[in-house]
Amino acid sequence: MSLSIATWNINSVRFRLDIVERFLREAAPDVLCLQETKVMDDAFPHAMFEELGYHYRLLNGQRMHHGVATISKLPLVEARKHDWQDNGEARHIGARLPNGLLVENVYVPAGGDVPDATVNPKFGQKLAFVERMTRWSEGLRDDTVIVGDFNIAPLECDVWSHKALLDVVSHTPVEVAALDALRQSHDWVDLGRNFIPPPERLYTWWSYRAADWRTSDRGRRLDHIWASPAAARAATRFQVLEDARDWGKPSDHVPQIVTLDL
DNA sequence: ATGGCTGGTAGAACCAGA
Repeated sequence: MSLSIATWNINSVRFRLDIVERFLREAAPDVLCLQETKVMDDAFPHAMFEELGYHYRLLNGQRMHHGVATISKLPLVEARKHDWQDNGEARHIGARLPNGLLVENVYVPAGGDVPDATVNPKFGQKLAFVERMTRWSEGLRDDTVIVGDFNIAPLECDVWSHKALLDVVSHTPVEVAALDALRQSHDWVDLGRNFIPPPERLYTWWSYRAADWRTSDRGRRLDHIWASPAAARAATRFQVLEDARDWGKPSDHVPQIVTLDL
């Protein structure tokens, strides 16, 4: 059985509902994990998903910011929400598919501007969030795919300039070390880098501020698809849809899709 | 030349993203 799972930081699912529909019609993943939905659960735009056959939807939204949603053609059971900052922010939803696979959808905090927790508490909160995820991940016994906007670009070839970004939140050594500890905690396999190994450039986000994102290409790989070792061995295809950065009024992130033969 | 932009919300000389 072939199963495809996509992840996309959409930066408001209501504002960009037309390009979400385009993506679902063209790529037709079985499961779509969205981050930054920016909508309360009672205002979620269900109709389009329902029309396209995505009858199973798990929401963890909040007012104004953040918010995640997992949307599926297949039933989703055992929904759970973790709040790794313990501050009420909506940054995770997980569920199990009928074949037993867990799908965890995560939106790691951005971490503010200054990479110093003593002057920027958001940076410390980001590191604490990843550390608490690591404790959770150490105890996972299930076969799992974990996807989302991790807001950390770990490798030199995950950013347009390693040297220029060493002091920029998302690529600092302390964040990269925290993400590596998380990866090791469950022997997670970084599927993006399994399919597109270093030193090849691989980005999933380009700033809105560039005059021409494609020409300047100052991207970062902030979004990730990781899998437990057994699930990773079932992965047959991995795609980053860079072209979606130009769709309509685009998100600053682009979708990724993995296909598993289970 | 990492902010030059963006959406949500209020009605901002804002907040947050990254």
